[in-house]
Amino acid sequence: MTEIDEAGHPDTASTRDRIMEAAIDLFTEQGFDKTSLREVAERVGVTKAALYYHFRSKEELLASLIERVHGIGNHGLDLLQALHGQDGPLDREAVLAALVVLLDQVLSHRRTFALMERNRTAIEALGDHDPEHQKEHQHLEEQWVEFVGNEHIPFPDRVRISAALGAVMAGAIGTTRGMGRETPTGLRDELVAVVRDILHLSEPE
Amino acid sequence: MTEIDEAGHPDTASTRDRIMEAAIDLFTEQGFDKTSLREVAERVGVTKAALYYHFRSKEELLASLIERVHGIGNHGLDLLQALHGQDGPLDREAVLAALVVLLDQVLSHRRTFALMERNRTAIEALGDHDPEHQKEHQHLEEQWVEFVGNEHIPFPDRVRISAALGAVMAGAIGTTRGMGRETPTGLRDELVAVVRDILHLSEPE
DNA sequence: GTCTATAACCAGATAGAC
DNA sequence: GTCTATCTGGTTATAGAC
Repeated sequence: MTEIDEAGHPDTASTRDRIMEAAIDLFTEQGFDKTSLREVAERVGVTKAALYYHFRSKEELLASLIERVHGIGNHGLDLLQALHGQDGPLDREAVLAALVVLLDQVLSHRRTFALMERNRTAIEALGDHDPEHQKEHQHLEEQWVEFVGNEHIPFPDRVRISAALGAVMAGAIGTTRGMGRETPTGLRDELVAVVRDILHLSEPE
Repeated sequence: MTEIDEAGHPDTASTRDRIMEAAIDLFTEQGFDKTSLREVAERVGVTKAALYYHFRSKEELLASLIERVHGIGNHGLDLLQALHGQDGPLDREAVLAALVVLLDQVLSHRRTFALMERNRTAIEALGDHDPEHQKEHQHLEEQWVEFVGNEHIPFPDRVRISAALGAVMAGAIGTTRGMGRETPTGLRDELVAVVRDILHLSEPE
């Protein structure tokens, strides 16, 4: 049972992991820009210089934190993109499936998604010196904007899919703040039901 | 017809308004922390020092931007708080009403809410030297956390209200990016219907 | 009201000893 | 791997002329 989002016991964890652990907390609470590397180092119990042995820059530290989800976490939106190719009425079941994939990602990487939600501008700015991130993020963003503005898709559908996306994120992250690492029982099912309601899909028998 | 969210024609607007106009765009696009006052001044066509004639600090500039919604924009959540006082099953109609109030606020102050959404940590940090903001924000935050974790309220209700809140925000802000100032026809009604669906409230006859 | 000039500071980042 | 010491640069903010 490998922990993906965090290291094991703080005592036995490597310095690199402990740095990432301190960073994700501070970045999420105070924001990336308002957190200095000195603060991170202090919490870990090392000096700033030590951080630079493990990470080339502050931005690389941030990148390492979201990397754990990157590529995987986008699969949900990738699917949406596929749907968007077909002009006309949406395949609601496919949209539901895509959102459930995303939901599961969010639930199993809650801390990372919370970090992302509260540091969007910082994460977008990562691309400035990291061309890979640049491409991937920009591409996704363009697809989404294009979808939202696509006149060929009925407006209510676009609104409802945006709303469903927001519902999933807020429902998964908002209701688990300050809770432990385990997903509350029933949360996933309830949110799937919510998405069903939004998309006007009735329960499977 | 007084514009609340923005000044009139850029040519006739006062310098103060033009500064706020430039700031809200830059802060939203790049983030508050990644935007220097030099950039803002440059876009307006004045020098940094001029900004300090109109605003005491960078933080005060940010505060002035969200002030236009402050107090008003929270009424939706204030109502939620009222509901939370009563332990037990929710008054769904009241929740709907509260969310509609919030929705209307978001729709008529879209740019401001977009700014807030993308600069939450910066806005929270405003309280560090502004005790009024501190109190108001912290109070609201506590109420919300308390509500979300309130064991006396059925878990599904809490999940659905969080989801509805996210749906409103994402639906109102996400679907209007890059659009003009006017709210797209039908957006409000559709989102109200979405909230109804989430809360399992049928249409009024 | 807006400018030029400058103060004061603190961040991110590097060099090199251990 | 981690430290001490330092560099470099940009940022907020102020003083005072116009």
